[in-house]
Amino acid sequence: MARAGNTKEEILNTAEAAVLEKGFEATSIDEIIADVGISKSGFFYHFNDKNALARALLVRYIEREDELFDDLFQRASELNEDPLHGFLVGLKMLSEVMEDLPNGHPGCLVAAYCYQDRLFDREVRELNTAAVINWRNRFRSHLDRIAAIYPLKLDVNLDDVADMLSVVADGGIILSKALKDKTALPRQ
Amino acid sequence: MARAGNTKEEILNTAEAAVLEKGFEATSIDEIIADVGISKSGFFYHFNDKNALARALLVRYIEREDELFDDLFQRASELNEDPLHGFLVGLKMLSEVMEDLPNGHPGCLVAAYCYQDRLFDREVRELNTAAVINWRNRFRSHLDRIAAIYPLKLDVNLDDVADMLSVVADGGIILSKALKDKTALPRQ
DNA sequence: AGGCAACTGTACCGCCGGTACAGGAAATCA
DNA sequence: TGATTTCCTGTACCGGCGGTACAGTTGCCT
Repeated sequence: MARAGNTKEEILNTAEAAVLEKGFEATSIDEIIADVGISKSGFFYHFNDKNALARALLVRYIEREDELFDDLFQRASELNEDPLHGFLVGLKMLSEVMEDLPNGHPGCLVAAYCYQDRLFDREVRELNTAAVINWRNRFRSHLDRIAAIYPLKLDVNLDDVADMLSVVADGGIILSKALKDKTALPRQ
Repeated sequence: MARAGNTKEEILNTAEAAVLEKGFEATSIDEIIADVGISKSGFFYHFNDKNALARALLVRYIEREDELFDDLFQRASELNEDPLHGFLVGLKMLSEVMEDLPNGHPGCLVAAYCYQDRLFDREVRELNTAAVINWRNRFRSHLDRIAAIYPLKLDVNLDDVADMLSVVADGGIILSKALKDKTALPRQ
């Protein structure tokens, strides 16, 4: 081999940072390969086209986020018998993780892809939709366990409540970016 | 004149629809001029470059949104003496307006530009930041009037509460787009 | 009649995504 | 050891896009 075996990872790392900073379309392949130090042919060896890069980025991003969420809420529920308390502690930990990020949240790829929808093929868009539904189900299962103990005072759809957590997260990221104020997200 | 005097408006209308549908970068000038029925030179007569188009789109979008908000909340407060009630009615009206849109909310240009930040020059980015602060001040002034009557039970920053309304709106738009479910936004 | 605003038409440039294809260094297998 | 496979490099090329340059045209306004 001419290079170490982690070229693909390096491409993904470089590309992810660039995409979150300035958008997918604005990130050129020439620029990525210059940063990584490979040739254009080398890039197209790993990814058939730019869409394949988008897909790989999204898959990796969703996997990592799933891991983070699993880890956080599992630790939170181990420390608390009560599911409501455990869930709230998990949310608190999540907001602390976001606060610790040195430059604010790097941005949500899922949201970013929403605003550049037509650039991507069906598979990428379906992955994106599935990720949002996955968040809903995750939060929903927590809410179900809470609702089993604490009867609801209001007539609300628990799916909507679950979605609201995604909404606050994504909206908060936009707010932070627009205001260039990294404290805006955790405060929400 | 070779054309009616509203060419610039036609360009903006065509461009806005295209940008909200597939993103700014993915909207080509060739495509816009084909839709409008003008030449490339004609386009560059009105806009020095694509950034000028972005700026004009954003300015117009913010102006229209301001008008809508002014109108809604003024009508709501005229119908209600109590500022809290008036504000809530205004929010309800806003959610109804969003519900009435045939294809879901077309998307928030401000949020869209956030995710394609680096494509634009300083002036466009500053316009964007100013728009978010403007929303905050608008909501804040309502909240101040409410707080003067109803003392706060919790120790919260009213700016944060005001921002939260933007957050819910922007996050809701993303949710609707990702789920392709136009009822998601008004429900939030 | 002259001037200006609002264009058209043509030709051209460099960047970018993408294709094609030949070849080369290193690891792996027979 | 030689063959194959993996992981690339180098070169050449294509069409689309943003953008420039600039000469010419059309129609209203004075």
